[in-house]
Amino acid sequence: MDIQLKRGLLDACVLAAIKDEDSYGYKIIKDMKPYLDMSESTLYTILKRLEAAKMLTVRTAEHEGRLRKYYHIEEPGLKRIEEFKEDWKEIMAVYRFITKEDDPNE
Amino acid sequence: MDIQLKRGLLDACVLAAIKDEDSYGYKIIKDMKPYLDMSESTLYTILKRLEAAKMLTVRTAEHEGRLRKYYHIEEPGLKRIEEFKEDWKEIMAVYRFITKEDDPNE
DNA sequence: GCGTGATACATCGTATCACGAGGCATTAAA
DNA sequence: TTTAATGCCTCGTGATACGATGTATCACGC
Repeated sequence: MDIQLKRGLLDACVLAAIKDEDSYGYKIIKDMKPYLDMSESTLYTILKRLEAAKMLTVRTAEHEGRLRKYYHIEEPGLKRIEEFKEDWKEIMAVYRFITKEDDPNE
Repeated sequence: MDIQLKRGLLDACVLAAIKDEDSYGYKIIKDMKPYLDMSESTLYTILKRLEAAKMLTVRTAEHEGRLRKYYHIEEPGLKRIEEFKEDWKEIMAVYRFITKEDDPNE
């Protein structure tokens, strides 16, 4: 799959993965795997970025002797997902331009 | 609009713009404008890249005293558009993961 | 004749960012 | 005791979109 095509989905995808329930890095990757293959280094980079942007908060917890960092989505993160949905309308318009397919709804 | 989201569309979009008829830089930008705002520097970078990848060929012509470089799509370019369409199926699966929308077809 | 905007091309430097390669530690299975 | 799974992290590199900037022609208004 074209890397460039994935780029725009990554942030929103990570946020979606923790939207309904707090999760941690290792699990997020496994949950996304069927849809999107993301390397660990990429995920942790993104998690740092989203934290810096206040879109999520982190809580460290011990689980069976191993460290886990649980990520919790915050208001700006939810807003980010909504913005993604808005942007998607424009993306679909571009998609139609590329594929020359007509949209009966517009 | 999120820049990252646009990235994967750029190459395919430029190829689509010259698919039916040879075109030149300035016109390509104007044609895409309603769908996608691309800066000139970005376009010329992309055209160079696509040329290097043999996806298109260039022909220089003079038009009313001004230079014009017409771009013509080649077989690999057409193939690239088809690959884009294939990739899009995966992209839509990711989109559904993000928006939690169910697809009745799968 | 002179400025301005449209037409048309190009280059360079910068910032962003995904990812591979590596590293560290624990637990369980082989 | 080696391997795989779990769980985290950093660093360097390459790709790349874009703003800034530059060059040149033509048409138009003043």
